[in-house]
Amino acid sequence: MTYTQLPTPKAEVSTQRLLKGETLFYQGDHTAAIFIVITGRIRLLRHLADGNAIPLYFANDGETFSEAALFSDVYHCDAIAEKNTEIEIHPKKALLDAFAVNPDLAMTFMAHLARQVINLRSRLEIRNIRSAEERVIQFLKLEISDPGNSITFASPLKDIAASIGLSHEAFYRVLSTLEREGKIVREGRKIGLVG
Amino acid sequence: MTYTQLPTPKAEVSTQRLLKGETLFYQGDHTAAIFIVITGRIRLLRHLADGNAIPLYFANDGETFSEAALFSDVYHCDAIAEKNTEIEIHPKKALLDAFAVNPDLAMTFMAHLARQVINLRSRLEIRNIRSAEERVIQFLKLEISDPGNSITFASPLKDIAASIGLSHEAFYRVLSTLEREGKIVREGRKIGLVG
DNA sequence: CGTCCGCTTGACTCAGATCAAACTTGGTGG
DNA sequence: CCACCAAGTTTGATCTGAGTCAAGCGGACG
Repeated sequence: MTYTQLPTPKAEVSTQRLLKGETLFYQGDHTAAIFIVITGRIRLLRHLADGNAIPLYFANDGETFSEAALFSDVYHCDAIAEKNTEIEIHPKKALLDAFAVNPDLAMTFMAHLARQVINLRSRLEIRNIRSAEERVIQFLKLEISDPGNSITFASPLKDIAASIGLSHEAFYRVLSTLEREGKIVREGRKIGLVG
Repeated sequence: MTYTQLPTPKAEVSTQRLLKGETLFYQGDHTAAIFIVITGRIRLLRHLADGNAIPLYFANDGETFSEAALFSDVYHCDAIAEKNTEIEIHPKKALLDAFAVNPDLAMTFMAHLARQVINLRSRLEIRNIRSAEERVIQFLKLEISDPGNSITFASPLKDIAASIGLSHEAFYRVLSTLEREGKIVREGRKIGLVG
Protein backbone atom coordinates (compact mmCIF):
# COMPACT_ATOMS: atom_id res chain seq x y z
CA MET A 1 0.00 0.00 0.00
CA THR A 2 2.79 2.37 0.85
CA TYR A 3 4.28 3.20 -2.52
CA THR A 4 5.89 6.32 -1.28
CA GLN A 5 9.02 6.92 -3.24
CA LEU A 6 9.25 10.41 -4.62
CA PRO A 7 12.16 11.01 -6.95
CA THR A 8 13.35 14.09 -5.10
CA PRO A 9 17.13 14.41 -4.75
CA LYS A 10 17.92 13.24 -1.24
CA ALA A 11 19.73 16.42 -0.32
CA GLU A 12 16.56 18.40 -0.90
CA VAL A 13 14.29 16.33 1.29
CA SER A 14 13.69 17.40 4.86
CA THR A 15 11.36 16.37 7.64
CA GLN A 16 9.20 18.29 10.04
CA ARG A 17 7.25 17.52 13.18
CA LEU A 18 3.80 18.94 13.68
CA LEU A 19 1.94 19.02 16.96
CA LYS A 20 -1.67 17.98 17.08
CA GLY A 21 -3.76 20.84 15.77
CA GLU A 22 -0.88 22.58 14.06
CA THR A 23 -1.41 23.87 10.54
CA LEU A 24 0.99 22.95 7.77
CA PHE A 25 -0.48 25.27 5.17
CA TYR A 26 -3.60 27.25 4.48
CA GLN A 27 -5.80 27.35 1.43
CA GLY A 28 -4.48 30.17 -0.72
CA ASP A 29 -0.88 29.90 0.52
CA HIS A 30 1.81 29.90 -2.12
CA THR A 31 2.71 26.29 -2.93
CA ALA A 32 6.20 25.28 -1.93
CA ALA A 33 6.27 21.51 -1.57
CA ILE A 34 4.47 18.22 -1.59
CA PHE A 35 4.50 15.96 1.44
CA ILE A 36 4.54 12.43 2.75
CA VAL A 37 3.14 11.47 6.12
CA ILE A 38 5.74 9.41 7.96
CA THR A 39 3.65 8.87 11.08
CA GLY A 40 0.52 10.62 12.18
CA ARG A 41 -2.40 12.02 10.28
CA ILE A 42 -3.02 15.15 8.28
CA ARG A 43 -6.52 16.45 7.66
CA LEU A 44 -7.11 18.22 4.36
CA LEU A 45 -10.12 20.48 4.15
CA ARG A 46 -11.51 23.02 1.80
CA HIS A 47 -13.15 26.27 2.76
CA LEU A 48 -16.26 27.32 0.99
CA ALA A 49 -17.56 30.75 0.22
CA ASP A 50 -20.21 30.38 2.94
CA GLY A 51 -17.56 29.96 5.62
CA ASN A 52 -18.13 26.24 5.99
CA ALA A 53 -15.35 23.78 5.45
CA ILE A 54 -15.59 20.33 3.97
CA PRO A 55 -13.16 17.53 4.67
CA LEU A 56 -11.36 16.41 1.53
CA TYR A 57 -9.09 13.72 2.82
CA PHE A 58 -7.16 12.28 5.72
CA ALA A 59 -3.59 11.37 4.85
CA ASN A 60 -2.22 8.57 7.00
CA ASP A 61 1.13 6.89 7.47
CA GLY A 62 2.99 6.51 4.23
CA GLU A 63 0.63 8.57 2.12
CA THR A 64 1.49 11.54 -0.04
CA PHE A 65 -0.65 14.61 -0.24
CA SER A 66 -0.86 17.94 -2.04
CA GLU A 67 0.53 16.40 -5.22
CA ALA A 68 -1.46 18.93 -7.19
CA ALA A 69 0.68 21.66 -5.65
CA LEU A 70 3.15 20.87 -8.41
CA PHE A 71 0.74 22.29 -10.93
CA SER A 72 -0.75 25.15 -9.01
CA ASP A 73 0.53 28.39 -7.50
CA VAL A 74 -1.61 28.14 -4.39
CA TYR A 75 -2.91 25.36 -2.19
CA HIS A 76 -6.57 24.59 -2.63
CA CYS A 77 -7.12 23.36 0.88
CA ASP A 78 -5.88 23.61 4.46
CA ALA A 79 -3.61 20.94 5.90
CA ILE A 80 -3.85 20.43 9.66
CA ALA A 81 -2.29 17.77 11.87
CA GLU A 82 -4.94 15.55 13.44
CA LYS A 83 -2.39 14.34 15.95
CA ASN A 84 1.33 14.67 16.43
CA THR A 85 2.69 14.00 13.00
CA GLU A 86 5.99 13.71 11.24
CA ILE A 87 6.16 14.57 7.58
CA GLU A 88 8.69 14.49 4.80
CA ILE A 89 8.95 17.64 2.73
CA HIS A 90 9.65 17.47 -0.98
CA PRO A 91 10.23 20.98 -2.33
CA LYS A 92 8.28 21.64 -5.47
CA LYS A 93 11.21 23.23 -7.25
CA ALA A 94 13.54 20.35 -6.53
CA LEU A 95 11.04 17.87 -7.88
CA LEU A 96 10.26 19.86 -11.00
CA ASP A 97 13.96 20.39 -11.67
CA ALA A 98 14.60 16.69 -11.26
CA PHE A 99 11.84 15.94 -13.75
CA ALA A 100 13.32 18.39 -16.25
CA VAL A 101 16.80 16.95 -15.96
CA ASN A 102 15.79 13.33 -15.94
CA PRO A 103 12.54 12.44 -17.70
CA ASP A 104 12.66 8.96 -16.21
CA LEU A 105 11.99 10.48 -12.83
CA ALA A 106 8.93 12.16 -14.26
CA MET A 107 7.74 8.80 -15.49
CA THR A 108 8.33 7.30 -12.06
CA PHE A 109 6.18 9.93 -10.43
CA MET A 110 3.57 9.54 -13.13
CA ALA A 111 3.42 5.83 -12.40
CA HIS A 112 3.02 6.63 -8.71
CA LEU A 113 0.03 8.81 -9.50
CA ALA A 114 -1.47 6.27 -11.89
CA ARG A 115 -1.30 3.57 -9.22
CA GLN A 116 -3.04 5.86 -6.81
CA VAL A 117 -5.79 6.50 -9.30
CA ILE A 118 -6.34 2.77 -9.77
CA ASN A 119 -6.24 2.16 -6.05
CA LEU A 120 -8.67 4.95 -5.21
CA ARG A 121 -11.08 3.80 -7.89
CA SER A 122 -11.17 0.31 -6.50
CA ARG A 123 -11.69 1.68 -3.00
CA LEU A 124 -14.64 3.64 -4.32
CA GLU A 125 -16.03 0.59 -6.00
CA ILE A 126 -15.84 -1.35 -2.76
CA ARG A 127 -18.03 1.25 -1.13
CA ASN A 128 -20.77 0.38 -3.56
CA ILE A 129 -21.14 -2.99 -1.92
CA ARG A 130 -23.94 -2.64 0.62
CA SER A 131 -23.50 -5.80 2.61
CA ALA A 132 -20.84 -5.41 5.29
CA GLU A 133 -19.79 -9.02 5.01
CA GLU A 134 -19.44 -8.94 1.25
CA ARG A 135 -17.62 -5.63 1.40
CA VAL A 136 -15.07 -6.99 3.83
CA ILE A 137 -14.52 -10.10 1.75
CA GLN A 138 -13.94 -8.12 -1.43
CA PHE A 139 -11.67 -5.74 0.40
CA LEU A 140 -9.59 -8.61 1.74
CA LYS A 141 -9.38 -10.19 -1.69
CA LEU A 142 -8.14 -6.94 -3.15
CA GLU A 143 -5.56 -6.40 -0.43
CA ILE A 144 -4.36 -9.96 -0.43
CA SER A 145 -4.38 -10.60 -4.18
CA ASP A 146 -0.83 -9.42 -4.68
CA PRO A 147 1.19 -11.11 -1.93
CA GLY A 148 0.58 -14.61 -0.55
CA ASN A 149 -2.84 -15.33 0.82
CA SER A 150 -2.69 -13.30 3.98
CA ILE A 151 -2.02 -9.76 5.05
CA THR A 152 -0.79 -8.09 8.20
CA PHE A 153 -2.26 -4.66 8.68
CA ALA A 154 0.03 -1.92 9.87
CA SER A 155 -2.70 0.16 11.45
CA PRO A 156 -5.35 -0.81 14.01
CA LEU A 157 -8.31 -2.70 12.60
CA LYS A 158 -10.40 0.17 13.90
CA ASP A 159 -8.82 2.38 11.26
CA ILE A 160 -9.18 -0.26 8.56
CA ALA A 161 -12.87 -0.34 9.39
CA ALA A 162 -13.12 3.40 8.84
CA SER A 163 -11.24 3.19 5.57
CA ILE A 164 -13.79 0.83 4.10
CA GLY A 165 -16.71 2.77 5.51
CA LEU A 166 -17.81 0.56 8.37
CA SER A 167 -18.14 1.26 12.07
CA HIS A 168 -15.44 -0.63 13.93
CA GLU A 169 -18.09 -2.68 15.72
CA ALA A 170 -19.57 -3.84 12.44
CA PHE A 171 -16.14 -4.66 11.11
CA TYR A 172 -15.13 -6.71 14.15
CA ARG A 173 -18.43 -8.53 14.02
CA VAL A 174 -17.99 -9.44 10.37
CA LEU A 175 -14.46 -10.65 11.05
CA SER A 176 -15.57 -12.94 13.83
CA THR A 177 -18.43 -14.25 11.73
CA LEU A 178 -16.08 -14.98 8.84
CA GLU A 179 -13.67 -16.67 11.21
CA ARG A 180 -16.42 -18.77 12.74
CA GLU A 181 -17.51 -19.81 9.26
CA GLY A 182 -13.92 -20.77 8.45
CA LYS A 183 -13.62 -18.27 5.62
CA ILE A 184 -10.69 -16.44 7.15
CA VAL A 185 -7.97 -17.09 9.72
CA ARG A 186 -6.99 -14.41 12.17
CA GLU A 187 -4.11 -13.71 14.47
CA GLY A 188 -4.29 -10.15 15.70
CA ARG A 189 -3.78 -7.92 12.70
CA LYS A 190 -2.79 -10.78 10.46
CA ILE A 191 -5.67 -12.04 8.38
CA GLY A 192 -5.59 -14.91 5.92
CA LEU A 193 -8.19 -15.90 3.37
CA VAL A 194 -9.23 -19.52 3.25
CA GLY A 195 -10.27 -21.22 0.01
CA MET B 1 -15.49 17.11 -14.35
CA THR B 2 -14.44 16.06 -17.82
CA TYR B 3 -10.77 16.95 -17.90
CA THR B 4 -10.03 14.63 -20.71
CA GLN B 5 -7.22 16.02 -22.75
CA LEU B 6 -4.50 13.55 -23.39
CA PRO B 7 -1.42 14.95 -25.11
CA THR B 8 -1.38 12.30 -27.82
CA PRO B 9 -0.49 13.57 -31.31
CA LYS B 10 -3.80 13.92 -33.13
CA ALA B 11 -2.73 11.73 -36.00
CA GLU B 12 -2.25 8.82 -33.61
CA VAL B 13 -5.65 8.97 -31.97
CA SER B 14 -8.41 6.76 -33.27
CA THR B 15 -11.90 5.83 -32.14
CA GLN B 16 -13.73 2.57 -31.86
CA ARG B 17 -17.28 1.47 -31.27
CA LEU B 18 -18.07 -1.39 -28.95
CA LEU B 19 -21.37 -3.19 -28.73
CA LYS B 20 -22.91 -3.91 -25.40
CA GLY B 21 -21.10 -6.87 -23.88
CA GLU B 22 -18.11 -6.63 -26.16
CA THR B 23 -14.67 -6.95 -24.59
CA LEU B 24 -12.02 -4.31 -25.23
CA PHE B 25 -9.20 -6.17 -23.54
CA TYR B 26 -8.61 -9.03 -21.16
CA GLN B 27 -6.55 -9.18 -18.02
CA GLY B 28 -3.12 -10.39 -19.07
CA ASP B 29 -3.32 -8.97 -22.59
CA HIS B 30 -0.33 -7.06 -23.80
CA THR B 31 -0.92 -3.34 -23.17
CA ALA B 32 -1.25 -1.23 -26.29
CA ALA B 33 -3.16 1.90 -25.39
CA ILE B 34 -5.06 3.93 -22.87
CA PHE B 35 -8.63 5.00 -23.51
CA ILE B 36 -11.25 7.66 -23.07
CA VAL B 37 -14.96 6.90 -23.01
CA ILE B 38 -16.73 9.26 -25.40
CA THR B 39 -20.20 7.91 -24.75
CA GLY B 40 -21.27 4.74 -23.04
CA ARG B 41 -19.81 2.82 -20.15
CA ILE B 42 -16.92 0.45 -19.69
CA ARG B 43 -16.79 -2.00 -16.83
CA LEU B 44 -13.35 -2.81 -15.46
CA LEU B 45 -13.03 -5.98 -13.45
CA ARG B 46 -10.29 -8.08 -12.00
CA HIS B 47 -10.16 -11.84 -11.94
CA LEU B 48 -9.04 -13.56 -8.81
CA ALA B 49 -7.25 -16.82 -8.37
CA ASP B 50 -10.47 -18.43 -7.11
CA GLY B 51 -12.23 -17.73 -10.39
CA ASN B 52 -14.31 -14.91 -8.99
CA ALA B 53 -14.14 -11.44 -10.44
CA ILE B 54 -14.43 -8.17 -8.59
CA PRO B 55 -15.58 -4.94 -10.17
CA LEU B 56 -12.87 -2.29 -10.08
CA TYR B 57 -14.50 0.62 -11.77
CA PHE B 58 -17.09 1.86 -14.23
CA ALA B 59 -15.75 4.42 -16.67
CA ASN B 60 -18.43 6.79 -17.92
CA ASP B 61 -18.65 9.55 -20.49
CA GLY B 62 -15.50 11.62 -20.63
CA GLU B 63 -13.45 9.43 -18.33
CA THR B 64 -10.07 7.90 -19.04
CA PHE B 65 -9.17 4.40 -18.00
CA SER B 66 -6.25 1.99 -18.04
CA GLU B 67 -3.78 4.83 -17.44
CA ALA B 68 -1.56 2.36 -15.64
CA ALA B 69 -1.11 0.52 -18.93
CA LEU B 70 1.61 3.06 -19.66
CA PHE B 71 3.72 1.52 -16.94
CA SER B 72 2.88 -2.12 -17.31
CA ASP B 73 3.32 -4.76 -19.98
CA VAL B 74 -0.04 -6.37 -19.38
CA TYR B 75 -3.49 -5.19 -18.39
CA HIS B 76 -4.46 -6.01 -14.82
CA CYS B 77 -8.16 -6.19 -15.47
CA ASP B 78 -10.77 -6.91 -18.12
CA ALA B 79 -12.56 -4.07 -19.89
CA ILE B 80 -16.06 -4.80 -21.13
CA ALA B 81 -18.68 -2.50 -22.62
CA GLU B 82 -21.70 -2.20 -20.32
CA LYS B 83 -23.70 -0.80 -23.20
CA ASN B 84 -22.96 0.40 -26.71
CA THR B 85 -19.93 2.56 -26.24
CA GLU B 86 -17.63 4.75 -28.26
CA ILE B 87 -14.05 5.15 -27.13
CA GLU B 88 -11.00 7.10 -28.09
CA ILE B 89 -7.79 5.10 -28.37
CA HIS B 90 -4.48 6.64 -27.37
CA PRO B 91 -1.66 4.28 -28.32
CA LYS B 92 0.79 3.78 -25.52
CA LYS B 93 3.81 4.19 -27.77
CA ALA B 94 2.59 7.46 -29.24
CA LEU B 95 2.03 8.89 -25.78
CA LEU B 96 5.34 7.75 -24.38
CA ASP B 97 7.15 9.08 -27.44
CA ALA B 98 5.38 12.39 -27.08
CA PHE B 99 6.46 12.56 -23.44
CA ALA B 100 10.07 11.84 -24.36
CA VAL B 101 10.15 14.50 -27.07
CA ASN B 102 8.31 17.14 -25.14
CA PRO B 103 8.54 16.99 -21.36
CA ASP B 104 5.80 19.59 -21.07
CA LEU B 105 3.36 17.02 -22.36
CA ALA B 106 4.47 14.66 -19.63
CA MET B 107 3.75 17.40 -17.11
CA THR B 108 0.32 17.93 -18.62
CA PHE B 109 -0.53 14.29 -18.22
CA MET B 110 0.89 14.27 -14.72
CA ALA B 111 -1.36 17.15 -13.84
CA HIS B 112 -4.31 15.23 -15.27
CA LEU B 113 -3.51 12.30 -13.00
CA ALA B 114 -2.96 14.52 -9.96
CA ARG B 115 -6.37 16.12 -10.46
CA GLN B 116 -7.93 12.71 -10.65
CA VAL B 117 -6.28 11.70 -7.41
CA ILE B 118 -7.64 14.79 -5.66
CA ASN B 119 -11.05 14.27 -7.15
CA LEU B 120 -11.24 10.60 -6.22
CA ARG B 121 -10.11 11.32 -2.68
CA SER B 122 -12.84 13.84 -2.17
CA ARG B 123 -15.40 11.45 -3.62
CA LEU B 124 -14.21 8.87 -1.14
CA GLU B 125 -14.47 11.36 1.68
CA ILE B 126 -18.04 12.16 0.72
CA ARG B 127 -18.91 8.51 1.11
CA ASN B 128 -17.94 8.75 4.77
CA ILE B 129 -20.92 10.98 5.39
CA ARG B 130 -23.71 8.72 6.61
CA SER B 131 -26.66 11.05 6.32
CA ALA B 132 -28.06 11.12 2.80
CA GLU B 133 -29.08 14.76 3.11
CA GLU B 134 -25.71 15.90 4.37
CA ARG B 135 -23.93 13.84 1.75
CA VAL B 136 -25.91 15.41 -1.04
CA ILE B 137 -25.29 18.91 0.28
CA GLN B 138 -21.54 18.37 0.53
CA PHE B 139 -21.51 16.81 -2.91
CA LEU B 140 -23.31 19.78 -4.40
CA LYS B 141 -20.98 22.22 -2.66
CA LEU B 142 -17.99 20.39 -4.09
CA GLU B 143 -19.40 20.28 -7.59
CA ILE B 144 -20.58 23.83 -7.58
CA SER B 145 -17.64 25.45 -5.80
CA ASP B 146 -15.73 26.12 -8.98
CA PRO B 147 -18.28 27.65 -11.36
CA GLY B 148 -21.13 29.96 -10.36
CA ASN B 149 -23.57 28.70 -7.81
CA SER B 150 -25.38 26.14 -9.87
CA ILE B 151 -24.60 23.10 -11.93
CA THR B 152 -26.27 21.30 -14.80
CA PHE B 153 -25.63 17.60 -14.77
CA ALA B 154 -24.86 15.91 -18.06
CA SER B 155 -26.08 12.50 -16.97
CA PRO B 156 -29.43 11.44 -15.50
CA LEU B 157 -29.84 12.17 -11.82
CA LYS B 158 -30.28 8.43 -11.41
CA ASP B 159 -26.62 8.00 -12.32
CA ILE B 160 -25.52 10.87 -10.11
CA ALA B 161 -27.26 9.11 -7.25
CA ALA B 162 -25.27 5.96 -7.90
CA SER B 163 -22.04 7.88 -8.12
CA ILE B 164 -22.44 9.23 -4.62
CA GLY B 165 -23.61 5.90 -3.28
CA LEU B 166 -27.33 6.49 -2.87
CA SER B 167 -30.31 4.71 -4.33
CA HIS B 168 -32.03 6.94 -6.84
CA GLU B 169 -35.13 7.02 -4.66
CA ALA B 170 -33.17 8.30 -1.68
CA PHE B 171 -31.48 10.89 -3.86
CA TYR B 172 -34.73 12.19 -5.35
CA ARG B 173 -36.25 12.37 -1.90
CA VAL B 174 -33.36 14.38 -0.53
CA LEU B 175 -33.52 16.74 -3.48
CA SER B 176 -37.20 17.41 -3.00
CA THR B 177 -36.72 17.89 0.73
CA LEU B 178 -33.92 20.37 0.13
CA GLU B 179 -36.03 22.16 -2.43
CA ARG B 180 -38.99 22.32 -0.07
CA GLU B 181 -36.72 23.74 2.62
CA GLY B 182 -35.46 26.33 0.16
CA LYS B 183 -31.87 25.16 0.34
CA ILE B 184 -31.62 24.44 -3.36
CA VAL B 185 -33.37 25.44 -6.57
CA ARG B 186 -34.07 22.87 -9.24
CA GLU B 187 -34.97 22.87 -12.88
CA GLY B 188 -34.57 19.38 -14.28
CA ARG B 189 -30.90 18.56 -14.15
CA LYS B 190 -29.92 22.07 -13.22
CA ILE B 191 -29.44 22.51 -9.50
CA GLY B 192 -28.54 25.70 -7.69
CA LEU B 193 -27.45 26.14 -4.09
CA VAL B 194 -29.16 28.83 -2.06
CA GLY B 195 -27.38 30.69 0.71
C1' DC C 1 -49.23 5.11 -30.88
C1' DG C 2 -46.78 2.30 -27.91
C1' DT C 3 -42.63 1.39 -25.33
C1' DC C 4 -38.79 2.55 -22.66
C1' DC C 5 -36.68 5.20 -19.33
C1' DG C 6 -36.14 8.78 -16.09
C1' DC C 7 -38.55 10.69 -12.41
C1' DT C 8 -41.47 10.72 -8.18
C1' DT C 9 -43.86 9.27 -4.01
C1' DG C 10 -45.53 5.82 -0.58
C1' DA C 11 -44.98 1.86 2.70
C1' DC C 12 -42.23 -1.43 4.86
C1' DT C 13 -38.08 -3.73 6.43
C1' DC C 14 -33.78 -4.61 8.18
C1' DA C 15 -28.75 -4.11 8.23
C1' DG C 16 -25.66 -1.50 10.21
C1' DA C 17 -25.03 2.75 13.25
C1' DT C 18 -25.07 3.98 17.80
C1' DC C 19 -24.82 3.55 22.67
C1' DA C 20 -22.93 0.90 26.41
C1' DA C 21 -19.91 -1.83 28.93
C1' DA C 22 -16.14 -5.00 29.75
C1' DC C 23 -11.75 -6.97 28.65
C1' DT C 24 -6.96 -6.85 26.72
C1' DT C 25 -2.77 -4.77 25.57
C1' DG C 26 0.97 -1.67 25.69
C1' DG C 27 3.31 1.96 27.20
C1' DT C 28 4.63 5.40 30.85
C1' DG C 29 6.16 7.02 34.96
C1' DG C 30 6.78 6.68 39.72
C1' DC D 1 8.61 -3.82 38.93
C1' DC D 2 4.17 -2.53 39.36
C1' DA D 3 0.17 0.85 39.05
C1' DC D 4 -2.15 3.26 35.96
C1' DC D 5 -3.95 5.13 31.84
C1' DA D 6 -5.02 5.23 26.99
C1' DA D 7 -6.27 2.89 23.06
C1' DG D 8 -7.73 -1.14 20.68
C1' DT D 9 -10.84 -5.01 20.72
C1' DT D 10 -15.05 -7.51 21.67
C1' DT D 11 -19.96 -8.46 22.51
C1' DG D 12 -24.77 -7.09 23.63
C1' DA D 13 -29.14 -4.24 22.99
C1' DT D 14 -31.59 -0.88 20.63
C1' DC D 15 -33.00 2.19 17.00
C1' DT D 16 -33.20 4.58 12.75
C1' DG D 17 -32.55 5.93 8.16
C1' DA D 18 -31.71 4.37 3.71
C1' DG D 19 -32.62 0.30 0.75
C1' DT D 20 -36.10 -2.22 -1.47
C1' DC D 21 -40.43 -3.15 -3.50
C1' DA D 22 -44.33 -1.12 -5.73
C1' DA D 23 -46.85 1.82 -8.49
C1' DG D 24 -47.93 5.93 -11.32
C1' DC D 25 -46.55 9.89 -14.29
C1' DG D 26 -44.62 12.10 -18.27
C1' DG D 27 -41.46 12.90 -22.00
C1' DA D 28 -38.50 11.03 -25.79
C1' DC D 29 -38.09 8.31 -29.48
C1' DG D 30 -38.94 4.98 -32.99
